[in-house]
Amino acid sequence: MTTEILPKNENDSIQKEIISKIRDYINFKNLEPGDKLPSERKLSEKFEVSRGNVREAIQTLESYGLLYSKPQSGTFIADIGPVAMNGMINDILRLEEPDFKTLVETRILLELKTVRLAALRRTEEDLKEIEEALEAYAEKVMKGEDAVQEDLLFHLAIAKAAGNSTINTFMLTITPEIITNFAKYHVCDKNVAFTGIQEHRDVYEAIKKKDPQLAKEKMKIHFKLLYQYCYNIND
Amino acid sequence: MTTEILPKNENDSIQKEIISKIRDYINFKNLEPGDKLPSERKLSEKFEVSRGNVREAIQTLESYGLLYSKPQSGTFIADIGPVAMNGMINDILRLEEPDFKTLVETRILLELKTVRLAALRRTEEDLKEIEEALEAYAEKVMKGEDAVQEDLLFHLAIAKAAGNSTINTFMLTITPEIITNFAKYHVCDKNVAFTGIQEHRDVYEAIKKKDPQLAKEKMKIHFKLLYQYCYNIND
DNA sequence: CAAACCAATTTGGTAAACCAGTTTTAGAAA
DNA sequence: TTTCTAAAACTGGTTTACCAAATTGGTTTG
Repeated sequence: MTTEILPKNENDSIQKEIISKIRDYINFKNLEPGDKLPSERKLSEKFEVSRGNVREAIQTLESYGLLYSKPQSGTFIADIGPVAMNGMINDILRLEEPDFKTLVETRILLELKTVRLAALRRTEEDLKEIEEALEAYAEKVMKGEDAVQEDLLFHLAIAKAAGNSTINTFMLTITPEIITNFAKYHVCDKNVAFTGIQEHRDVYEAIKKKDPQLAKEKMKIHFKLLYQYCYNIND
Repeated sequence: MTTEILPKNENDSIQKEIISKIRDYINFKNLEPGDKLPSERKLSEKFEVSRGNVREAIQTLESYGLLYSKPQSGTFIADIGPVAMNGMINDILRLEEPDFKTLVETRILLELKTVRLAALRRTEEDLKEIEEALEAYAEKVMKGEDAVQEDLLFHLAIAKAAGNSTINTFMLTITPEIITNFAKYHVCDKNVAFTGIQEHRDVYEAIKKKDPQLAKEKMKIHFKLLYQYCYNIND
């Protein structure tokens, strides 16, 4: 068992090990789309791991669309040729844990998009929900209380109004990590919050006016502080 | 049991049911960060579902950073206040299955970003891998064979060179869905591939020259066909 | 009276057993 | 030899039983 890079936990490590062994097996046997993989039981004894571990690895590859399982039948190679199969598995194996800088970089990218789309596509109901989130945020700040949660919900409301379920999913994925790191690095100080109210209002007004360009500009201003953490953003 | 929107499968449905019940429980008991949730066994009998289903729901909420489990101890509320907890769970529950249009819209957004970052940050090794992917693609096309896989790997190589692990993860997430839908809607015809070679070369040259603006322009041209599926892209 | 210790219970995690379809196979009939 | 059928073996999915760590409450001890 090769221990190349120390992973965050043991479980993640052995799953990657299994995935790479599955890749090797697919290559060795020249499995093509539609071909059947050995049963979970056989793989587990061949790799000398528990069946649960094998199932976990298969489900991961299934989530990337590389395999598919038919109940009471078997696990099969998806409709992806060997070249792409190898390339994608290798990419999956070398995926790094997202760090704070790339999280922020990605969040800014996504939000500058969602705010434009929200300005273009928002319904009256969307607008109302954004306004409610804005007021809840402002109220909290005026009381001098911490308003990180309300801040977050304002941005999520905009993402929802953008009407892009894929981006929405991504926003939800990175949000908790962002919060954790914000707290760790003390990005959001109390004094920032007051200026934040007006910035939020500006964004809201631009969405209300259905002006995508203005909305994007105002969001950029709102993200000015974050830019410090994130070089090479000048779109 | 309320059946609001028909889900894609039964399993997904009951998991959402359980998640909403967990949300209700957290609200009813006013659980705050650090508070302990009842054990999986108690929740399973309270909700009248199997313990496996409860575990699945908890793991989903764990993946969004809303709960965390300590072995042989219990499951706890993460460091997120009740307002954000409710907002995020509600967002999670109403997440729609990504459709083709939002997938393409998101892919274009991500790739226009990665190609810029790749032009700025690429190492010599990155460049070499991109070139290899390009040549493999061109070779396949010249032989008149299907080159969807090689096309995909070229784009993934660029994403890798962008050096943003978060975006990279997202690219890997949507790629299989894109492929599936491409095949379904016959987006990539054979005749497109020949013009694709030069377009790929242009993108590659721009990355080689470390010209982010040019790289983005060339990628835009390459995505011209995709634009048809995706209105409101004019960034 | 407080602190330290110990056993019993509770916990999330995991491996084993079980289930309901599917696939293969062996055998009998034509 | 071929074809059809029934049963046995196999499969992924699910439930159940078990495990070891950690918490808890009571007891003992300094």
